[in-house]
Amino acid sequence: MQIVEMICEKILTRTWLEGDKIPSVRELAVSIEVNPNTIMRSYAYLQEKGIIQNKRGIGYFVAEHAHDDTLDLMKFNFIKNDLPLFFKTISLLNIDFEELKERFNKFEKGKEKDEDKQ
Amino acid sequence: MQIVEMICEKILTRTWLEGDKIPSVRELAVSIEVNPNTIMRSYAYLQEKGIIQNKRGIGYFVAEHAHDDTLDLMKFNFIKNDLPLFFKTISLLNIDFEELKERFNKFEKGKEKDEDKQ
DNA sequence: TCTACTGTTCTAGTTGCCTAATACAGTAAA
DNA sequence: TTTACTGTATTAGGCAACTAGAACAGTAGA
Repeated sequence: MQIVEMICEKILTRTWLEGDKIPSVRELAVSIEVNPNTIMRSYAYLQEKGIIQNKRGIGYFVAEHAHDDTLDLMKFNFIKNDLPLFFKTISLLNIDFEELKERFNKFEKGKEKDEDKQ
Repeated sequence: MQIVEMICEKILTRTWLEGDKIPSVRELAVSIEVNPNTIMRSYAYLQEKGIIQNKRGIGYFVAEHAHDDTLDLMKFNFIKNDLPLFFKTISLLNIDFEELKERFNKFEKGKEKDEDKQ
């Protein structure tokens, strides 16, 4: 699932565009130092979700509408699973929504600096 | 770690007060259907963090200042680990902070209803 | 056709974490 | 002292997910 999220991120940030060939099972396996079988399972999952497509003997490719589909899928899971847990936690820790907003602004500022460096 | 969080939650919500005896290793093991050894590891971790104390042959007890210490510990971990990931995700999914606030308000309203039922 | 890529499948072995079962030890009350 | 709780420790085993290594199959280009 960590691998799946890594791939989704590439698609959402438009690092990988629709129609692009993505790394081969073996290639990605080497670069992130896991077993090809593990990559296969991740790719199979994403193919099932219609986010990537496979041409046997050639490789895997980012599907049409992958960006929007990924966004829908991730947003759905986020709202269903992560958000309730998150709200429960900030409620439990008595964290103010204003404090949250401040920290988020700081976070976004940090990102701008990263972009400036590149 | 799920067990640890469950216990922290009991302390934060003042379900278990400082000085209270908490369920014995075996008792809790039976009630949540895990092995006593698993509970032991959780209790050992919390003892190491100074949140619970142990009296051999008698049981485990909620330590003095456990509420504040738990709050500090959880808040520290939350800000260090969960929050950056959370911000990254809402940024990636392009979720507006206003939308977040609305969903949080809805969440809080849902809690009020739960409290009314009790 | 041959070569070098791709995906796909299979078996065997490793690892981490949990379970199961048992034993030993400290404490308190009958 | 006995009983019935506590915590603590050890050993063996199960299970899920991964690794390791190999084999087979489709595709494209030299």
